[in-house]
Amino acid sequence: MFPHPYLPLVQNISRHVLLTEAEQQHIVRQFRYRRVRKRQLILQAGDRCLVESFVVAGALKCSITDLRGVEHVLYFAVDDWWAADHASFLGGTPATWDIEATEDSELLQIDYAGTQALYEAVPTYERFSRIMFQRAYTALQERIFGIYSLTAEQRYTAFLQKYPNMSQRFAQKHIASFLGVTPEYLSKIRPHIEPFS
Amino acid sequence: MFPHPYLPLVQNISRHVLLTEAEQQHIVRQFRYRRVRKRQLILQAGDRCLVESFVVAGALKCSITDLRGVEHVLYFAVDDWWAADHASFLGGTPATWDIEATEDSELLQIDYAGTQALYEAVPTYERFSRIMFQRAYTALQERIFGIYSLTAEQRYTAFLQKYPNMSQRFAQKHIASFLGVTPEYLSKIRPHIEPFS
DNA sequence: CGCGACGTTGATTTGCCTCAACGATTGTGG
DNA sequence: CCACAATCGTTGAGGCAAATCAACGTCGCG
Repeated sequence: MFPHPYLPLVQNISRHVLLTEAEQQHIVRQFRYRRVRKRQLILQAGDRCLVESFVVAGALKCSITDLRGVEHVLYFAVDDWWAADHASFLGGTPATWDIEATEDSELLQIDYAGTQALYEAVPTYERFSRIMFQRAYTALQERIFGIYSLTAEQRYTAFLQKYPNMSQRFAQKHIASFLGVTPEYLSKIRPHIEPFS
Repeated sequence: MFPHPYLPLVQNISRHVLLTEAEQQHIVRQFRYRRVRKRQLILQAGDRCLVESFVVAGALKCSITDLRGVEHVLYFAVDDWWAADHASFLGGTPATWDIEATEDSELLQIDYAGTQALYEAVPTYERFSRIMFQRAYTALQERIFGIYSLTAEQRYTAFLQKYPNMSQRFAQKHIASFLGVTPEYLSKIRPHIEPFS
């Protein structure tokens, strides 16, 4: 088996496709290990997004800042998730996202050439990639439906149920932003949902 | 080359990957041609979504109806687009979407076994699929950002710019739903944007 | 310790919704 | 081919969810 930090990566992929020993070796070789500190910017809007990051441990926050200077959190990536501004990563255009570590984190990163090499050499990895994007896509459709059909209070409740531990790991204002409400308003509806705690 | 209706499909795929003659044959063979009439339901919530549809000509509307009976349009699929409730198609679960033809349409449909067979036999088709889902995923991230950072008026303006001909092909109330506002409110902001026409 | 970011609370405003009424258009059965 | 019903888009009055602005206590951190 693989030593940390590669084991979680191989396990993550193996949950969706079956890999031979040789394929596992091939995949692992394309990833570079990197530690980052809390508050460190993995990606800054304007730069090119050069890597996809797999989160071995820790927590990242992906967000866009709009023209008025308001930050909008697109998603959180904790252990076992992936993060990248794919529009920039794939198109070579300047990134519009910031990606910031909100905890000290361990990442495994793959660059564009690495992904292309893997897609050629290990078709199973391309299958894995397809499956991941299909799932991510359907999850976003779900999320848009939630935005359109639920109140802020209902979205917050659903968020707590779906990600029970996230509310402890991320700042309230970032959760508010993810849900599409202001921090002030989230603060006001929170007592209705968790009378204690 | 291929006769109608297969030519548009092959051209659509060829915009993203390079196919040999044999691969094209293989792909085309998995699709079944189907005509549908205006108002016909391609997919009804509760049924299983058994096919992915490529729109050769015509127009489809994909939507979910929430618990209060309000319809939310997820997207429109016109010529050269794809449509399916992928959560149901992939997971075998009951569909939550309706897909309805809003014009007489011509479709090419592929079932689940067909996609799996193609992924095995034509890796290039799986690559195409990966690329499509990557693009669809990034487009949805864009859309969520728009919902969070723009007013209804700005979203409508952006919609008109991005899809100039859609406003003629779909009912106002469905465009309103897609944008996440009520038909009444869209009607009120419309004059601000198109003083004439 | 003192600064700055965070969460909270209150007063006020506003973008958008709800409900209702009305022509105009579409579609349908006789 | 016409009359009737149904649906659509529009307009107005009123209401509500959530934003904005501002003030204040608390906490983490240099």
